[in-house]
Amino acid sequence: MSKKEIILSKALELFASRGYDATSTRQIATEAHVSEGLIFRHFHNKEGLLEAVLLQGINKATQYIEPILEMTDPRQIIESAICLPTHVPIEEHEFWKLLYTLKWQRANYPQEAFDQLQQKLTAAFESLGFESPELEAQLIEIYIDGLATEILLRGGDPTALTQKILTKYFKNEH
Amino acid sequence: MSKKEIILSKALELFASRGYDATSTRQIATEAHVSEGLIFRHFHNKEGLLEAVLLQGINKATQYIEPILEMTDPRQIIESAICLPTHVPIEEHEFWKLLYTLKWQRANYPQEAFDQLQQKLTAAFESLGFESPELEAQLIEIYIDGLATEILLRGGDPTALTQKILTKYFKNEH
DNA sequence: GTCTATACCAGGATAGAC
DNA sequence: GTCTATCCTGGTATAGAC
Repeated sequence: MSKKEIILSKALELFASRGYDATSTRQIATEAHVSEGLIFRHFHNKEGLLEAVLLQGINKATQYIEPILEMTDPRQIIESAICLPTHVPIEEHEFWKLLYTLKWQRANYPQEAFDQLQQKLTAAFESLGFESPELEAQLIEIYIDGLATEILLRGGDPTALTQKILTKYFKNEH
Repeated sequence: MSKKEIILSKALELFASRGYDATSTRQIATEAHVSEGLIFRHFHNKEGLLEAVLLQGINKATQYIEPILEMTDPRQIIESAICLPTHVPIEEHEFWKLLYTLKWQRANYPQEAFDQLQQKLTAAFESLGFESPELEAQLIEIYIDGLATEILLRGGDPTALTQKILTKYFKNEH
């Protein structure tokens, strides 16, 4: 791992656990065993470091959503979307916590990937003949956020809740 | 309004719009037309000021939930809970934004009122004969959060979504 | 209760050597 | 690419007079 990568991973870790504002570049440098100046050489300023951290995470996140975008069976699309939160490995939890925090405190947080998922879901509900596909897709997004909150914030086991939600859509099959 | 109250209301306004960390006591003092020292006389430190701001807001929030806690008709309880977010007046939006932000970045954020609502909802679902009342109550909480997000973050009109959710529970009546 | 003045430190950021 | 040293600002907080 290059020093640049070490900085990036330590920054993610600290931003996620303490928050962006509460984390100083000093701290990051110390924990990464790197001089503070190096951070600014590589990322220009603190904001730039945050953006790099986000970009890195977003790429990982897109990999979850991409497979769904390629599916054709509407039921499989909906089910996969709902189950999305349960497939996030523990080592990525901190990153997602950071993302949800930023969602509430920064206007321009990245969410293109989710918009694509939203469209895919709308199409899926449409092809299943639902009355208001956009609203149904929006509801799925709400379920995803709710499950994510349960996992990331309360550290709870989401399987029971996930099952419950699934039965709302696939009553006779599960 | 006493100077203490002016400080409190300005602090709420600034914490909510810019965030807690990003707001300096300097700024609060200036905008409240008050010396900075006075803030620390009244609230000991910045953290104490935040707590006072929260306490004030929580009291207001409890007033929304209390009427529901006194209801007896289970259907009315569920419906009222779902409609909760639509009844928050615009001038309180900033406060709720602050609360949702803190939910993600502070461990001990106040939520007793919501826990009470949760219990009331569980009892309501139980009396209606639902299979897993706890999970159903948790789902309502997720809906509330989802609707709040729609209103506070995207500034969207939640009525269509609220109606959609209501039909999930009261299909034949609406 | 309130203000003025001030201490003091930590934050982000830069310069320059290697 | 990396480190050392340093700057400067602005942040929280206190002391003491009124």
